[in-house]
Amino acid sequence: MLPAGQPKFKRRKADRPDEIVAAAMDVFAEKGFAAARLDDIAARAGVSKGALYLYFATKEDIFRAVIEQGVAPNLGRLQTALAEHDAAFPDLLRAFATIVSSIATDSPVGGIIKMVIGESRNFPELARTWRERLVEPALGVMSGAIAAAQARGELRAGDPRHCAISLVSPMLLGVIWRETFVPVGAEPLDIPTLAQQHVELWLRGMRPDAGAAA
Amino acid sequence: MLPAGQPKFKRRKADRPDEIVAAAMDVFAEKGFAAARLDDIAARAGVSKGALYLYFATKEDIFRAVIEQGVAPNLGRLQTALAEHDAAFPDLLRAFATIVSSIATDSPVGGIIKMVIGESRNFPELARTWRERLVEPALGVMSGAIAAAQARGELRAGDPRHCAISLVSPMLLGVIWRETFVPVGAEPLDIPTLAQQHVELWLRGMRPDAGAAA
DNA sequence: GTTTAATAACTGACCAGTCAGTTATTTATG
DNA sequence: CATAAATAACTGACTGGTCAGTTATTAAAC
Repeated sequence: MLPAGQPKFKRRKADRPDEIVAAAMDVFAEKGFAAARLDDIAARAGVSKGALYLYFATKEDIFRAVIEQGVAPNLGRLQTALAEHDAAFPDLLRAFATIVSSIATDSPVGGIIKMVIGESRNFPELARTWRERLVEPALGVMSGAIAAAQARGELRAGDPRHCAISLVSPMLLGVIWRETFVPVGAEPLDIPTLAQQHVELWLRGMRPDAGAAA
Repeated sequence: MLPAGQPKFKRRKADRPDEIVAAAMDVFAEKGFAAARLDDIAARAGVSKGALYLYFATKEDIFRAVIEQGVAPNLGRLQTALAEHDAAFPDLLRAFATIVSSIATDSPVGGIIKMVIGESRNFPELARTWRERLVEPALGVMSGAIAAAQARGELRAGDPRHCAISLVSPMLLGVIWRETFVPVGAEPLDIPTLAQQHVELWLRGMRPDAGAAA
């Protein structure tokens, strides 16, 4: 009856928040916001439910923290990727596709995207945050680069924003596919291959006519 | 106090189910499954909560009916669209894009897609149904048509499934954009224009090399 | 007057959030 | 070094509200 050796908990104030957010990420990604129980999150974080409230005021706050934490690292990687700006446009794009597919493949963005989409009406601020901090910057950088390449005559005309969407949408769809249909028996998409094939298609489709003047 | 003329309700057994599903579609699309209250659905359908249970056994059944009803009409329209198969491939594709964007623009698929994505883990059968009855048939028809065109030498080589995804993903993303970011202040995407521009890009990107033999 | 669509008051399960108490850890004291 | 007093991280049983689903009752329809 008496706990022989091990103590029944450790005091680890510094590590708890991150551990809780990580556990919450898993549970939220699996169940969605409403169906996720705080008891589950606590259990997965190796902590009691009460302890959650030592670090977060409400369930919504935990959710916010999860979504927030999903923004920063990806934004960082994208910016880093696009900082190496000196490559020729096609090669830049190929590198970009590689990075996006690696993010898509081995980070939990998938689950987060799902939640941002699914809970956008219930948590408008989250959709706003995600758009302002991740989607718009990324789209902005990309359409900027596209517009510049168009100005240099490397790409043909066309609304740069639409072009950027044409470019990234298959990768995003691949992530959504993995989250939605693969758990239900669908063949996984080979996102890196898909991305590569699509980038080449896009580059050919955006190549200016041979005879056109710059 | 006494209801002078009008009766307090009408008995309309035949019409109720559709009205309930329509009301539920709105509420589910706005709130998601868990956050949607049956009282709200009932109120919007002009009926008491108890009446829902005359036609559906559980909340999940209502949800299933909503998602089911989202499948059929779209499947129908797509099949009809692709039945007119005699046009040349590029024109067929342009017509297809027009139809897809009109579906995207003025049908409630957006809300349904959101729910299928968001609740796929909690309702695996729904994701399965959607995939089996809508996504796979559509993808199948499209990649079949693409493969045929490739065999005829009208399109260059490349995994037909990936090609099909490259083709439709911007439209899908447009719908998701509208559902997720527009309610939060984002500029709406012009889906028809996006679709048109993308189809042309895709056709150019898939055009075989001029010198290549058939 | 019989049938049954429809209502509205009700029940019970579930779960976010609370808090009184417990235990690990730190700090003061001999 | 002990060891006792103080602190704060942590626990888990409890509660209050919400809401899916039930049921006793009413009233429309024929």
